Amino acid sequence: MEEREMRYFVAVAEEGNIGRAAQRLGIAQPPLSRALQLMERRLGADLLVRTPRGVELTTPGEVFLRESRAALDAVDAAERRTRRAVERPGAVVLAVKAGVATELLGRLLDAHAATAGASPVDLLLTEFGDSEPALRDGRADVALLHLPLDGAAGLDHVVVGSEDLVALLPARHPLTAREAVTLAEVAALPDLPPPRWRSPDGTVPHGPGPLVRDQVQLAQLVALGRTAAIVPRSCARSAPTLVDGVGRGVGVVTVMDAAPLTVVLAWPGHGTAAGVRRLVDTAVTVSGVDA
Amino acid sequence: MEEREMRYFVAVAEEGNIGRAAQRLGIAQPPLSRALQLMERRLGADLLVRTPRGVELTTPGEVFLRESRAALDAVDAAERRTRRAVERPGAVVLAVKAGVATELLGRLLDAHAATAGASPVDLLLTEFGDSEPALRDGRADVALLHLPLDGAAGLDHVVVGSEDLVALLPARHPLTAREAVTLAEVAALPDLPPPRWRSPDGTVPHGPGPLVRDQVQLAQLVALGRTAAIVPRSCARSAPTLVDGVGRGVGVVTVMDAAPLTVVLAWPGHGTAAGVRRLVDTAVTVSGVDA
DNA sequence: ACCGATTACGGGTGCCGTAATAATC
DNA sequence: GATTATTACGGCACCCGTAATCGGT
Repeated sequence: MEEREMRYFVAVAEEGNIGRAAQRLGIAQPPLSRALQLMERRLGADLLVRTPRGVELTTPGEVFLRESRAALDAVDAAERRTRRAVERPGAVVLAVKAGVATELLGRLLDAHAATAGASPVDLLLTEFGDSEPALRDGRADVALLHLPLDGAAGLDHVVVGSEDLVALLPARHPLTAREAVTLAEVAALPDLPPPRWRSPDGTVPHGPGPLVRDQVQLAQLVALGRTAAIVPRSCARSAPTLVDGVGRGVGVVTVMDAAPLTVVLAWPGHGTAAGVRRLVDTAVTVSGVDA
Repeated sequence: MEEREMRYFVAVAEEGNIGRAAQRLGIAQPPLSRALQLMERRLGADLLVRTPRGVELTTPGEVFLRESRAALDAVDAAERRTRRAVERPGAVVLAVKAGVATELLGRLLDAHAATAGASPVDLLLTEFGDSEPALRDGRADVALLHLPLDGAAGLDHVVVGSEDLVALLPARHPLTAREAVTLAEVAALPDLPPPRWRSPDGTVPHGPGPLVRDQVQLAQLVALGRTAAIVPRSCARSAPTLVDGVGRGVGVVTVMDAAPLTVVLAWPGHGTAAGVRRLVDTAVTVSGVDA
């Protein structure tokens, strides 16, 4: 089972159709079809069931898809991290979702910079759910994330802080006059349905709310009275200023009954580089908490 | 950077010598030498420094070695887990170091077997430090391990119990008359130096103690008055019976000042199969503790 | 009859092995 | 001079693409 075959299989599994997968891979169907058959013959079992409409995964196929993705990420990570070691020796890439835990991040970076022999830290600003994948495929070495980690992540982490949740509401909405609101109150606003985010796997949930890609869109939609959202407080801080020019505003109200989010510094556990270790050590001393 | 090249590079890094690596890989030196050069040209940096005696790693080379090992493990894991999914559908392989946490393991397996629709659990008995590698390269899906995990493992885990440490001493040694001993007392026995285990990476620590491979050897060496060892209590239970035929005996004494070992059920975090989830859930309910 | 997948066949890339060369102790 | 790594060259395997065939709706 070699790398090329795994890339082929993942493409086929994702497209559900050999022809489209071949197109995506930039090859013709026949070699792809043959490669799949060869893999199945070697395994002695089918990975795909051929339907008139395309292909579907068997149970072993699902296992192979999951494992192949992990393996291909690891392969890509090897090349990326090596290239980075060449181009920026000793540097550590820290992935952060834009706007999250800003002050915490600032403290961490300051403390790290004050460390003797501190390695340079490059920031990778990721969109929505992309910090964890970045860690896995080697674009980043360490990341600031919220618990819980998506899907039993297999990442080592230390807790570095927590932050509570707030509701973003149109500025003139009655609830903005309140000191605090509950999750239920926000959810019970039929004319302000919750926004929908694109999942990491590309699917989008159904619902009446607007589809948003980033914080700016969200802030604008809130200001325009199209949605209300629950976000970490550090994200809310920038929201009102983002829409200054719109002429309307965003109200920020504390959510009283939501458990605070735990912020962690996470990294792929296998064989950790010295630079990451030092950054983690700094984070532990800064936060005063440990894993 | 493809899989074949990574295997080449790992072999060279481990052998420290292109010729020997080629031999181990079953190819001739020239293609290996060329493959390495090609990789270095693509990266635009040296991975190896050529010495008259062989080769040594550069800093990027060390990064690439670490990442390549992880990637190759993941690639191997993909094939192994898929094959297992074909040959034993639904089965979960649990890795255990022979003799560890026996009663805990028994309770876990019994409880799991009593679960409705329980998947079959195959046991993989590993030697010394091999449970974690087995998890990484796909020989196992889940493992019983002691904390701390070796080298920031990147494994998810739940705590399932703990066990204290005991000293194994020759049966007629004066200390065996005691109710309990301290670590310092056992370490201070010059004629009973601690045994040396082969590390997972193949190196062996220096010291006066005998080199042991497994529990049987250890028990025999203790019975013969050549060493004294600190082991988890569950390992000690079998030791006296292992050397029954030797004519001498092994004494087991509680170590009072050693922190109990935490026993965890661990699994590779990325994309966990349903069977593993169910086993973990069972473990959580059995132990009544969580991560 | 169309879409999707598979078999058949020819061409080319690229990897490997043997042999010869260079460099260092 | 022995060991180790590199260059030169020829052969072969493997993979791909085009074209034709099979199967189902």
